[in-house]
Amino acid sequence: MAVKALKGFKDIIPGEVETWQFIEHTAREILHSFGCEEIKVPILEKTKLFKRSIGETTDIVEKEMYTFADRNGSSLTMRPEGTAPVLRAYIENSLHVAKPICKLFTIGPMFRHERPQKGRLRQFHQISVEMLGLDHPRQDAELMAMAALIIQRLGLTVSLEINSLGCPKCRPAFNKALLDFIGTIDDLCDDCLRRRESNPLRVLDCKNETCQEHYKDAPSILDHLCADCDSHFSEVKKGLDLLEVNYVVNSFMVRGLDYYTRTTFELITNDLGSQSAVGAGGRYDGLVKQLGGPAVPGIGFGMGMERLALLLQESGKAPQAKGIDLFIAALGDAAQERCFVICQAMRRQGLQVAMDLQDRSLKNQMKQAGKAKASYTLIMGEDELAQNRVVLRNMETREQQDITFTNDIENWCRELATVIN
RNA sequence: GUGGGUGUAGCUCAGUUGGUUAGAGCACCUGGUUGUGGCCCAGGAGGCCGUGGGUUCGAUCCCCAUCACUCACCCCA
Repeated sequence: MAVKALKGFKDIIPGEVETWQFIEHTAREILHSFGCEEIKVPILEKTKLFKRSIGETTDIVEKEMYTFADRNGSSLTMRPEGTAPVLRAYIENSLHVAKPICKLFTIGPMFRHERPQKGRLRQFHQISVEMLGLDHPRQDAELMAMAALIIQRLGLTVSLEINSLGCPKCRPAFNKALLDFIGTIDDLCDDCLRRRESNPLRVLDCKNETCQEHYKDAPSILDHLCADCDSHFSEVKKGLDLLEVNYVVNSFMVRGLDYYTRTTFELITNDLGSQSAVGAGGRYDGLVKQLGGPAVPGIGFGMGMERLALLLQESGKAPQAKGIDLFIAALGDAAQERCFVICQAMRRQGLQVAMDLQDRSLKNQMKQAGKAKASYTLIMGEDELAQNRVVLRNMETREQQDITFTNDIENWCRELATVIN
């Protein structure tokens, strides 16, 4: 029995990888246009980094992390999200000194030991963006506008839901009001009973219908924001309006990580089964300091690349593999030998070139050229070889022309390359 | 961690009320065209019918177990 990949770990094979390249390319372009700079950070970190940032009692930390002992016994964890490692790097390299306002992004794999399902893997990939050093509400609006623009540029449609979770000043009061309210309900579902203890905010997210019926009257976090948070949220909404970004306020939206403050948001689709969020994020004003860095505010988000790729594929908007520039069909050993050299010289000209090395029939080689979606095919058989010429066939128009061959291969190929381009 | 569904060719799937050589489409190879791709036609190759056990004269089919995949819950990008 051959060895197979781990559960929840997937290969991205030729034919699929073009979609991923399209996503990355598009995202990078837009991120750069907003002044975001790419950073590459390790996949392995000390476990305590994630415990401190994500929260000791979150599901991610409690039961989903790939955590194991290193050979020297220290506890390591494969990153379950991108924010903590990027902030760690930001602090460790004192990036705030040169850039008081620092916009960073990273693209790569994350790991969570969950049961795989549609749009959810154990190794999954995120575009993770962090904007540090500014708590201006327009920064929030700009960040969300940027996320929306990436989606839009990919040709996809999602809706933006926003909320504010308040700050350490106003959240306790809301927590109490919420707990008091929940106390008045006597038929909570089992999940909500559990959530009441672990993270009361989450009950609002329950999918149970009878629970949702109760929560219609639940106190809203938005009614309990302190003056500062309230005005911040208003300014965020105004910023989105100014940039003409559509959104809906969803006061029930809660995030799974403990570090969020004030603005949170999700990019939602209905086309992915139960995994409706293709991107999500929020503000985390206390996090950098909590991780031992300067007291700078921050806001960020993660986008799930698997989910973007699925949406592109299912909507037929995934890019196709593009064809090569030239296929070389040579017949007979002498022509094969000459073409072997031409092939390499054409590649030096920067073209994508393929040739058959198995001396197959012309018919077969033409078939290969067709399959490779070659723009042109260069044909050299015994006749052409003897007469010092080649046949160049335009595969789309089927027009063929004779081209005289000269022994100055480098120059000859340069000429040929201009014909092809 | 919990529940449902599905395992037959590289892929997507038929099928056998339990019976001798298990099928199709796509993809692949060869030929029809002694040197010209896509369309068409013909042929070919490719299967321990997920694995182990049970029932039976006989199991790909029925039963049990197991593994894998998948969808959903939980949670989350």
